[in-house]
Amino acid sequence: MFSKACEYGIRATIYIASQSRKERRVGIKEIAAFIDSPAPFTAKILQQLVKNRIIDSVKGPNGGFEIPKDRIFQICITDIVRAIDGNEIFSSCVLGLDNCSEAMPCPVHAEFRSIRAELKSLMDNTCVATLSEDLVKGKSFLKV
Amino acid sequence: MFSKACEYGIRATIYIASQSRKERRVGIKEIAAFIDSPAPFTAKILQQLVKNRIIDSVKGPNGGFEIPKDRIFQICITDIVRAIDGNEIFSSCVLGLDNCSEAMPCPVHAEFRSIRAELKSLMDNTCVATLSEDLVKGKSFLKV
DNA sequence: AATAAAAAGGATAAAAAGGTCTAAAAATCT
DNA sequence: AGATTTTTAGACCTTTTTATCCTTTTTATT
Ligand code: FES
Ligand code: FES
Repeated sequence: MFSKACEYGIRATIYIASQSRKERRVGIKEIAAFIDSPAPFTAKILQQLVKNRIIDSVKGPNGGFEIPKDRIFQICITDIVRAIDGNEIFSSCVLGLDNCSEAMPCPVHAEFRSIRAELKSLMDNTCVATLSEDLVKGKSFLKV
Repeated sequence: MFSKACEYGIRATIYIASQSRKERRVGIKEIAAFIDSPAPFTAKILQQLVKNRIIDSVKGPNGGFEIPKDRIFQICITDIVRAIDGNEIFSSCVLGLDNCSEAMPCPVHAEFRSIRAELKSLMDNTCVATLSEDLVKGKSFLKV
């Protein structure tokens, strides 16, 4: 469904959010350890998220990654996925045709139409605040 | 969502089904041309489908690929996906955790639970007969 | 029996995804 | 100012996916 990079990106963002709620900035090593991902690769992905204004970074001692509190409520899964995997999952044909359209639909187009819309709406409406809340409460996990 | 191999596999199966309805056996070159896929790669994928008893193959002159008529109504998308991509899409964690379970759910587990069930049921209930019907009627397409 | 047509099998190549490493840049602290 | 900590940037490596090619096997036809 998502690329590995995107999976790590979502997990990292949720962890950063959970710590930003407590006014804690976190470094790449801590993030990678907590979400159980390869640190250098994860660093690359976080750079993309910084460029896309999903998360903020601060260099130097006591630096790290953080998300301003208000933005935690604004960032949805869609934003993260778009920043890393692009728009493909939402717009491209399930069977790999060059264009997905009502005019030249593939055989499964109609069948997948509503489920894709639901997926989109789910991802649009699920914000990082909600996701990090369960994590803080110990009701959800980011590794194993 | 699916691998390229799986996309080609589904498209090829639908085309073979559309021709088997007319008692026509089709060769790899014809299939690849019709679904606009690389022929040698598609041939490899069809071998997997033969091994998994999704389609039948006949060697020698006038040979090719076909699907017994009754089986056209039994094969669902799930069968093809399982044969090529395996069970991952149905059972593995959306965020890439080692196990997807209710006991140790990732932060998006609950959100994705119902949509994944819907996806599964959709794929279970969509048979190749239905998909090839639209194609025969010119209502759906397998390339461009 | 010989020939030709078609899939099956195996070896190889190219491209993309996934992952590592090191040096540079920026910021803080002493 | 210098040392230290941390992100950033880019080059590099490895594995997996995608794709090609050539040989072998099977089967129908002549
Ligand atoms: S054309 Fe295939 S999903 Fe729309
Ligand atoms: S644990 Fe992540 S989807 Fe179930």
